[in-house]
Amino acid sequence: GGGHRSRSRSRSRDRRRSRSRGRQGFPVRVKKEDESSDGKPSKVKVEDRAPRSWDPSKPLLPKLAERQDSDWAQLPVLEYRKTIVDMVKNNQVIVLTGETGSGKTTQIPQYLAAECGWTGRIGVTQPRRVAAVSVARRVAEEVDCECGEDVGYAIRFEDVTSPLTAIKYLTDGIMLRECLGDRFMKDYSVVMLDEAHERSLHTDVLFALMKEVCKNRPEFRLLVCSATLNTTKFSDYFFNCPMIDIPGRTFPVEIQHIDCQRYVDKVMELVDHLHAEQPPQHHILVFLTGEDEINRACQGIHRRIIQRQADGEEVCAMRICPLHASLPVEFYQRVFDEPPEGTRKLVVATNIAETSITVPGIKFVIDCGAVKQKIFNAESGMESLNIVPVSKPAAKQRSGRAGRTGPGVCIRLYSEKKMMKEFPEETMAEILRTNLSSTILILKGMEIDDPVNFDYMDPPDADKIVSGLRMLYLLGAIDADGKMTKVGRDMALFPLEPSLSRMLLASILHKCADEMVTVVAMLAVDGANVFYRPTMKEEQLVATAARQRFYDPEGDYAGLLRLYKEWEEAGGMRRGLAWCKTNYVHSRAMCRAFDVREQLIGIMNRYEMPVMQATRQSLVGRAIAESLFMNAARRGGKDTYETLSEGRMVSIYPGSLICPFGKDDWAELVVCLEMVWTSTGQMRFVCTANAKWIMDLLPKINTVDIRRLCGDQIKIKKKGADVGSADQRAEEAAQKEIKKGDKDVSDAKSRFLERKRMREEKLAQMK
DNA sequence: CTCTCCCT
Repeated sequence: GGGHRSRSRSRSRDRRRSRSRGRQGFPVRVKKEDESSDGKPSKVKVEDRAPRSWDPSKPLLPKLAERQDSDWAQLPVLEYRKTIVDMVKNNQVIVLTGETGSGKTTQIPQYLAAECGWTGRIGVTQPRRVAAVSVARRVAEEVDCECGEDVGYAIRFEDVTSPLTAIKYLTDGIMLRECLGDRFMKDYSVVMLDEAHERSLHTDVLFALMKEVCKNRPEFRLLVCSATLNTTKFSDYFFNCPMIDIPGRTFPVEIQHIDCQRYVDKVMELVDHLHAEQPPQHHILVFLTGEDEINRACQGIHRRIIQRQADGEEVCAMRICPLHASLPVEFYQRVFDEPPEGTRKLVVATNIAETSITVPGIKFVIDCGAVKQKIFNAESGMESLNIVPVSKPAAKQRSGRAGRTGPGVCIRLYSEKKMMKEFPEETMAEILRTNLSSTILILKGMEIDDPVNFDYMDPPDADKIVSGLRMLYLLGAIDADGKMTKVGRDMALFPLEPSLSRMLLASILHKCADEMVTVVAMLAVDGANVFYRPTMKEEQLVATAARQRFYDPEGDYAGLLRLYKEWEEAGGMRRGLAWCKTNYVHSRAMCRAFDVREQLIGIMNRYEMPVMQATRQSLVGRAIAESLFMNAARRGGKDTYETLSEGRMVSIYPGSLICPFGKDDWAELVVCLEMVWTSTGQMRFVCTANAKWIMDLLPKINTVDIRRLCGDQIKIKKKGADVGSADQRAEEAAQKEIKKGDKDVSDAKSRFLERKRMREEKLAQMK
């Protein structure tokens, strides 16, 4: 799929969800029938139409049953229509493999709706929001209905479905949340898990949940769709189900391998060469691993073209488009637009162009063969970003991008031998690489208590599961025996990481939820990255100065709060764009934070959790410190810290907004949201803590009994935390804080505030 | 002295 991220059209979805709770104490989504599905008045009023009388003897969408063969979209999959329908009728699960362009995602649900009588919907999951929306719109057009009637979609913030909806496209994350309300998915007769080969975290969890549904509902049907390769693995996992392969419709791509050491340099050389030799309508797409490489390549290529022009050569114009997720939205459009006659388009992208964004008119693909991958290390509790070889299917996917509109060429910057030997056969499933606390909490929410013996297609390492359980225990979501607590149940209500849910709940007790919900919303949209870094060196200085206005010794939360408030005062959702530009802040991130904030407040209102404004800001800091005490660290050297739990040396993430009160006057004790391993351990989202706030909580770190947490399900080789030391380190930190004296700190604080006031006055005078 | 990419 391709296209743009669409802005959400409605932000009040939560209001119309039912207040009732399901059996397990979780919300059941019930939409009132008198309301349109997308928040706007729909052209066909739902109440004017007879409610669907689900009749197993009649097709799900009778109007499709009248279609002639020539009425169907002429795609490769059409040839298999009867075969597929028969297979689904006769088998509970089938695995479908099909390359891009086969039409399986759009056509198969229609085939089933035309011929099969069922009592529930057909649900089709997608790993990406844009794909769910664009596919649903296209299918609605083919079915000749308004999107939200016979065909609809559901993504976060946008539920464009009605009780009539027979074919529903949804993100895998939404499907997982729906499972939390009803484990047996009784709303659906058929579920199709699309893009299964991508092995996204949510799809992997759904694999196991859908197997359970199959065992409990004989009439239920499951389709698992994957690009080719490794399909027997899917079939083996799904009860040895039958498989079918559908050919795609793409153009041939010629593959060339060039072995090289420094691929960024090679990219510059190759693009320069192609640009001189090839006609300008042959556009080029380059895959690199990150922003740095992309900027370097773009600048190098630009220099070479200038050089050729200076040498008096006749070279055509080139439009150079860097493409990665942290670019502001305006840049994306340049990627889709066809440049003027005689101008070549060059797109230098991360793997965002592998699946999420389809660039039209590409003749040449240059693939560096590497990708940045986030890996969670359970032993250190840190995650890191590593550059690793792409998988063989991913390399194929990249080369395929050259054959969308005509025959193409893919130049791979690695030898064939290296590919065969070093590239993995499949992309490592996300569930094997990620922090599992969130997943385990969802499972516990479904009364699946044993995350160790869960039916994973690829079981994660035991130490990762243990690490997730330990985190949940320290957050108070589960008790010492691994049973979900009241706090855990409340945490699972929020579409957030467990640590963020915990902060929100803590803020309710400290009567500062109005502030915390802003902080949490900012963090939920990649809070560390709301600032935009320009490419040009001089501009970077301006950007840094703009960011410094939000520095605050209390911690990142205080800076983020000021940032959000300023944005709102500057016009927020509707008129905040100019403010974002001058402050080098991502407008996209801010708007998303607004949406998340609204959604969270909606949930809190529904469960009658008081959203109060803090009488003083430090209450927010206290709620954060109490939630994240397991990530506390005391000051070690000048600006280094030592974790209380394990005595590990860490530093503050350079993009943090925390700052010392005075020169060198760094906080003695801090907590952070997460630790990231780069060249050193780094704390992200840092908050100043008072030793008194967390003293009583710290001993809990040493009470973790892994065997009990797992319900004796696991053989543990890992030793517990260094017993006793956490308390001792905390005690020392507290002593140091006391010795330093409250007076010194408060003096420094008032000096800081005075300086800040002066700066702001000066700024106000300038305006 | 830092930022692959998705998603509730």
